[in-house]
Amino acid sequence: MQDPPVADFARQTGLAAEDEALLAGVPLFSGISLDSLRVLLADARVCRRPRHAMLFLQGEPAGHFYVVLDGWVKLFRTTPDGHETVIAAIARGESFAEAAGFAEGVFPVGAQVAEAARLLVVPTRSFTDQLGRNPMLAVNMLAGMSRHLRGLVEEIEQRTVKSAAQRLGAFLLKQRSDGREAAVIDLPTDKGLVAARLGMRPETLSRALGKLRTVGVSTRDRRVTVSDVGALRRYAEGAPAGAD
Amino acid sequence: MQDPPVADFARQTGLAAEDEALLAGVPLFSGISLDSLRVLLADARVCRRPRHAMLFLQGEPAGHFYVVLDGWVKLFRTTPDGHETVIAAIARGESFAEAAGFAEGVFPVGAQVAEAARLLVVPTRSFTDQLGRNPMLAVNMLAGMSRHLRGLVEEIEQRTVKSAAQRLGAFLLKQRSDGREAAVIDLPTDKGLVAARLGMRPETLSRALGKLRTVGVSTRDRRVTVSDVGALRRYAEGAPAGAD
DNA sequence: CTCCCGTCTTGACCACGATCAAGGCGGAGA
DNA sequence: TCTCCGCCTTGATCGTGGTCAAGACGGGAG
Repeated sequence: MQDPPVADFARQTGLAAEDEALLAGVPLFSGISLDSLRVLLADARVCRRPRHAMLFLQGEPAGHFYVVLDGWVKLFRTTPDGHETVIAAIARGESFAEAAGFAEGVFPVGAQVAEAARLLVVPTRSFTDQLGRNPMLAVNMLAGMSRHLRGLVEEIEQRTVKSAAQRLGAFLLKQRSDGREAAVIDLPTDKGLVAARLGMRPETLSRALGKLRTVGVSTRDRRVTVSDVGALRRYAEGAPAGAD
Repeated sequence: MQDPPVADFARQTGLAAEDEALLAGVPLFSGISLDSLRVLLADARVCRRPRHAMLFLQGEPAGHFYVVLDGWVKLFRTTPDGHETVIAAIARGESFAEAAGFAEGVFPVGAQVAEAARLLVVPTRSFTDQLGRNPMLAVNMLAGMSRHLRGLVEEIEQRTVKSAAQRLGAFLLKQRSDGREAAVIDLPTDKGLVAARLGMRPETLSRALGKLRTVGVSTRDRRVTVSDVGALRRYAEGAPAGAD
C-alpha cells in the first residue's frame, strides 16, 4: 500500500481540483510543494457558510484556522463601548487566524462572512503534528513566511506614498481574475468593506473611483469595469501626482 | 559526555551572559526556550563593527543574518538614479536580513552600521540544519513569527491613526532602558535616522519633539530627557488630539 | 579667530484624506 | 403606489504631515 491517491485527498477534504492551485498561491503556503500541501492539509475540511454567518467571536478559544476558497470574510473587533470596527476584509486565496494554526489560544478578533463563502478549515493540532513530522516542511514555511512578511510590510508602508486612487487601482488589478485587456470586477457586499480593506473611509473610496474614471474605470452599483488594464496599471504604479 | 556546558556556548559564540536575555526577547526567537536557542545558535558568532562600516551591499549573495546586540544599523536601498533611501533603522534587540536565515539568496537592501555595533552573525546553513533536526523548534518559531506578524502589521497600520508626536512618544518609551519615572534617552547617530525609523521627515521629528515639550520631554543635542514617564505614556496612548 | 559645512530648527505653503453635513437613489414593506 | 431607511455620493471644511526655503548652531580646518 502506498500513500492514499490524490483523489482520496480531494474526496476527504472536499477540495475541488482548481482549489489546489489556489491553495498553492496562499502566502502562508508559499514555498511548499503541492505534494507536501496534501500531507499538511490531510485533516482539513471544506465548509460553506452563508452571508452574515459568524465564524467565531473575539476571545473564543481557537483550535483551527481558515483559508478562503471563495467569498469574503470580515474580521472585526468589538470595542469596550460596543462599537464594531473592521480590522480586515479577507478575500479569496487568503488565510486568516493563521496564528491559531501554530499555537492554540483565543481568537483576537471576531469573524463574519461578508459574502457567501467556501472555506477550508484546518485544525491546529493535526497541522502542527504534520509540521513536526516533516522538518524541512516547517523550514520551508518559515522561508515563505519571512519572504511574505517583507512584502506585506512594504505594501502597508506604501499606504503613505501611494494615493487612495492608486491603492484602489492596485486592488482592482489584483481582483481581476482573467488576464484580458478589459476586465469586470464584482466588489464584495458593500463598498464600505472595500474601503476598510484599503484603509480608507467610504467617502474617500467614492472619490477615488471618480478619479479612476479618467483612466477608463467605470462603476455601476458594485460592478466595476476596467476598459484598459494597461492604463490602470500605469496609473497605479506611477507617481502619486500622475494622470490627474 | 553531555552536551557542551553553557560556558562553552558563551566562549564559542562570544556572547555575554546578559546577551542571552536580549536574544530571548528578539521577536524572531520568541516562543523558543533558552536551551533551544543555544542549540540553534551554536554556530553563530559575535562581531564588532565601527560606525559607518558596511555590512553588506544590496544584491550581494546572502549566507547569514544578523541580530543587533548593541548599537544601530541602517538598511538602505540605492535607487537607479544613485539616490539612497533609508528603509529601516535597526535597534538593539532586533534582527535583520532574517529572510536570509531560511533561504539563501541575495540581500534586497544594503546595511551600514549607524552607531558602533556589536552584532550576532548567524550562518544560514547551520541555522536551517538545526531547525531541520528539531521539528518542534521550527513549529515554535512559526508560532512566534505569526504572532509577531500580527503585532507588526497592527503597529504599522497605526501610522495613520497615531500622530507623529504620539509615535515619537511611544518610541522614546520603548528606548528607555530603566523603569524609573524620569528617564534619559540617547538617540542614535543623527536625528534624521530616528525620523526614518518613525516614518517621518526630519522636520516633522523636530516639530514632534516640540509638541512633546508640553508633556515634560526636553532635548539637548541628541540627549532626550523625559521628566514624567507616566504623562508621556498617557499622551502616546491617548487620542490623537490629546494634550495639545 | 574666522570660515565653512552639515545638522537641526523654524516658518510658509500645499496636498491628501478625514470629518461633518446634505442630498440622491433604490429596495422592502404596508 | 408611497414611505422609509439603508447605502452611496457629493460638497465644504479642517488637521496632519510633506515640501521648499531660510536661518541658527556647532565643530573642524586653515
